[in-house]
Amino acid sequence: MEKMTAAQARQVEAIGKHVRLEGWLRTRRDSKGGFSFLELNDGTCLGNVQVVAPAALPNYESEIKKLPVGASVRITGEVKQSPAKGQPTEIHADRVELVGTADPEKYPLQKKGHSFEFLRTIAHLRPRTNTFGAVMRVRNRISKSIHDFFQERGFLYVHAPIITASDCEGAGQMFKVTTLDLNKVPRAEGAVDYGQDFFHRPSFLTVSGQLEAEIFACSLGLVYTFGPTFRAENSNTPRHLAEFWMVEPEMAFYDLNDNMDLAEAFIKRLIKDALEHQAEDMQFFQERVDKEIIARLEGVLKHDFVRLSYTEAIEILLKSGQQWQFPVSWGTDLQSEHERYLSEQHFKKPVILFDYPKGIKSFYMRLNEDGKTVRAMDVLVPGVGEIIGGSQREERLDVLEARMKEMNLDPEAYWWYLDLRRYGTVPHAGFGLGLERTVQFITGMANIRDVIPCPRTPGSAEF
RNA sequence: UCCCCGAUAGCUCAAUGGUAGAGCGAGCGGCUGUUAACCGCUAGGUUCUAGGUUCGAGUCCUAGUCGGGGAGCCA
Repeated sequence: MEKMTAAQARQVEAIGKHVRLEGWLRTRRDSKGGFSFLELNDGTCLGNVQVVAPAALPNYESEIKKLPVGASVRITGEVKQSPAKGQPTEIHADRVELVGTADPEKYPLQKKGHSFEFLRTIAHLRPRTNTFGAVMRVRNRISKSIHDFFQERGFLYVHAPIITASDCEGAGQMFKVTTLDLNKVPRAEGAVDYGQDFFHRPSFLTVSGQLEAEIFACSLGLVYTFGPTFRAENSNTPRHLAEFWMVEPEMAFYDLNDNMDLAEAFIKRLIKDALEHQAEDMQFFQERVDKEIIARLEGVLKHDFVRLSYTEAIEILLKSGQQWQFPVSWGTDLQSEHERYLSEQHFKKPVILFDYPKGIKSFYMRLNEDGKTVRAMDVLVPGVGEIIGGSQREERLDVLEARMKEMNLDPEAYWWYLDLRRYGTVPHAGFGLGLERTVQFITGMANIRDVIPCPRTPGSAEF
């Protein structure tokens, strides 16, 4: 006898085999015809396996007829073609074993649909629902495609550190890492004496692996990082998490155009793989979550992304005739309403904005000849907004140092980063893609807290 | 952090300042190669918390907690 997954048992190729299946009961329907229908799910696919349990089984009256939703069971039986609509195959059980019961008076998951808000309060049980199973399978597929995409192109996977001592990477508030006793913080001359802390200096959870990725791009060529990222910002939106996963490719001898080409090919690959390999899950999102998701994604695959300079974008926004809550003017950052207008209304597809005013971007972005703009790029997608932020990096030592002074950064603190420009500097570029925002974009899930196993948001870290 | 909205049965929601209800779920019974099955019956409530107004508060007021949406920050 062969152990089989639900995904395998639902294929017609399995017909005729005697198999063992293990999983959780989604529902039970008893028939007076002398059997019960059990629907088994083991997470390997969206659909359930229908099990026909005949009344002749020795534990039929004592156990099978009482099996509650949520119970874990082990089934053995023969896979047969199903005579009824709804499933290609079914298991005719010769043995049904209750592994662990679930008190129906207390088990929170019901056969009916639940709100995502409620499911968030039982995040330990929500992967047992159709939606979260599908989210997790698509998330897994996207993760695999990320590696496939880069590995096929010869990129090295670099493991950037989680703990960092760079306290001003320019990406917002950081979580502090310390082993000091917070009840008795050592002090020297009034200030906290970090000399006594674990690293003998202040340290933090990373907000980006970019600076470290640059080290390896400037020695090994094409690299990417893929790992957790932490932002201690008090952000309360459906698009922000305090802990999220980010992919950061970094490429030597790439300019901004190469960077944009790569970003576009990358996003398209993730979409293509999800549609192709998670078709059943994607169909589910189409039916239950977002009626237009598949058409939208197929549209993204078909067309080139719009590439628009910041300056051109400002012109479009000024000429749009729209009433803006925030005024549009050259030199200020675009507001959500502006970005949404561009990708959702004006172009109705992904837009790559580039060449932003230097005043609103980070110190490491390459200065253009005009002296006013930098080689930055943001990829905006309908529904989610910014999904990628990146740039060509400033490889000229003197320009970089001047920029740092302009922004009141201490070049000494970045001595090793500057060394990369001091010795054998090369033009290079890279970007960061938010994994969860990508999962949102591909599944149509509205809230980022519903596309990560255990969401971390201000005031919330229960699971 | 700011603005807006919300919190009533296990879940989703209703209830003019005057006896707290429905659907689904659950339990029991019926029916059926069933498909979010169907039909009947039953149980199920500190109306988020603490104050206040009122003869009387689920309903009005104040504060707080939690949740959602929008904004900012960004991925």
